[in-house]
Amino acid sequence: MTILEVLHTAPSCGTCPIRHRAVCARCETDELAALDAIKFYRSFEAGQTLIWAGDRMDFVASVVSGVATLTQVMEDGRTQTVGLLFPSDFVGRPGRERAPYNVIATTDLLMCCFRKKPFEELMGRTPHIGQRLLEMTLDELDAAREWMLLLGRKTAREKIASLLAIVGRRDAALHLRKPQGQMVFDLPLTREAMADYLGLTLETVSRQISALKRDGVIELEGKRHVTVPDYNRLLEEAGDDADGGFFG
Amino acid sequence: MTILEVLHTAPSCGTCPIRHRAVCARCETDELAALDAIKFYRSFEAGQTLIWAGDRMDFVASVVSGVATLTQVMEDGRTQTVGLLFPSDFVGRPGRERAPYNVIATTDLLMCCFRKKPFEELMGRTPHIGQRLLEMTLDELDAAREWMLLLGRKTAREKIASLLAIVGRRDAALHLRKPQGQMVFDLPLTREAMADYLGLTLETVSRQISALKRDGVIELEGKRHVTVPDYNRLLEEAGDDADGGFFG
DNA sequence: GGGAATCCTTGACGTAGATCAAATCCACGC
DNA sequence: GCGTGGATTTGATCTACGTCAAGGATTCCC
Repeated sequence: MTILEVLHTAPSCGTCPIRHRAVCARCETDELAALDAIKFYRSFEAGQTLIWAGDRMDFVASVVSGVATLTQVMEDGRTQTVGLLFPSDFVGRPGRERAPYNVIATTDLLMCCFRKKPFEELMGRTPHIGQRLLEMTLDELDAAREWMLLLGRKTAREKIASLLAIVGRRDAALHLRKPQGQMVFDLPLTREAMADYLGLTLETVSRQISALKRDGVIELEGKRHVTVPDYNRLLEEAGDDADGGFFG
Repeated sequence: MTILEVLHTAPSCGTCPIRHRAVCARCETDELAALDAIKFYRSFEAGQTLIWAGDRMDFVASVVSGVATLTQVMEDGRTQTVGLLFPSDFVGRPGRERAPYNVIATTDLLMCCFRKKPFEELMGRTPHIGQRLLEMTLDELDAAREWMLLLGRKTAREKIASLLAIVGRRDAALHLRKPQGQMVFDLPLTREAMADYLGLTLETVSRQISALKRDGVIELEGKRHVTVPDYNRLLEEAGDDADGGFFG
């Protein structure tokens, strides 16, 4: 996907030249100019670790295109991914010195970064940036708690279905709607990265994907390209008592 | 524990008559008066459900004394606790209509509640309340992500040790320090509530507690009263590469 | 085209923790 | 003191998922 596509499809704020829903949905023109003055872009390749846990972070950033993970590693190597970052998602905590997690690009990735010090000053002058950050953080907290239910109580099959549903939903938001609850997308994660996010092994991930394919819940073309013929069926498999409200 | 003890030991803001770290650490006297005007207390018994997921919530609140859980339940009854609330913790999201989780008192509980509408208005006039809320939410997000590592990758024994370490740390903050890394506290949770928080069954919880006792990591008096002779040993069992920095 | 590096799939088998089923403990009311 | 009911412990067995191992598929580079 090109940057232009993101600019075209991401939720935008009208006047903002970079259109970060993250920070500028309610920005005035002069605030946008201030943001522009402290921003810079960085791009990364799939597989690259952008930030190591414990690193000093002198910027905050939002994802322009691509997907990244937030990952924790125990001393003995056990790995758990604690967050997925899609375009428009925000990384970094104002007021924090050091990164708490590894941030890893799982696809080619473009980030829009803001130097932390001036960003914090701008926050001080511009209350709605802080408000927006609070909203986003609360949303992330909800997502983390939903994932806790998945990690603690769902079966391997339900976990895979849940992940596919979420990736599809986030990805499809960037594309035109397909007819009749159908959904088509590319998995932005390797089997191993999926396993680390779901608290499984990559073998179990592979087996369950094969099973969902055998049962007609999904279709696969290659290893990454997924077609979901019936999104509601997928949600049932995910064990969500949730809405299913994506395709109304 | 009495309310007076909480008032005495909880982080306080000096001038605040109710001493909620949650909302008033930086409040001016007139702001405290405004908070006082919209607050009311509610008390609950152990086991009571304060709020059902989906209920309309017309207040936000902070815990004065006791412990509560935030719990998600799937259609088929599988249950996952996604948060533990100790004294000074905050519940409720400004700008949200309905509760996303069941809130259950696991001990007798006293809450200090603020009517939501006026609380939001006060937030609008008083930026540091929003800032404080952002900080607290970010802390909760960190805690949720640490718990994701636990749920996804830790063994049953490590899960139990982690829970004991956290409960001990929170509880001990309210009491005088014991000599030489020793720690004494009462578990505020039944075995079943522990299981729901750890993604285990109550039988496994019971077995692992017995094992930790047999191995001398903890001592038990009755079912609830725990003595940890060596906190660092407990942290090792928890598999945390963390500091261990509670008893410096 | 070949080989080699990744990534993925599939099979055989082992095990941590779940499930099912009794006890046992303990607080509380009478 | 005595029964009653919930909470907990413990044992026996089962199973979903992990572990180990052996191929495929795809891409990239020479």
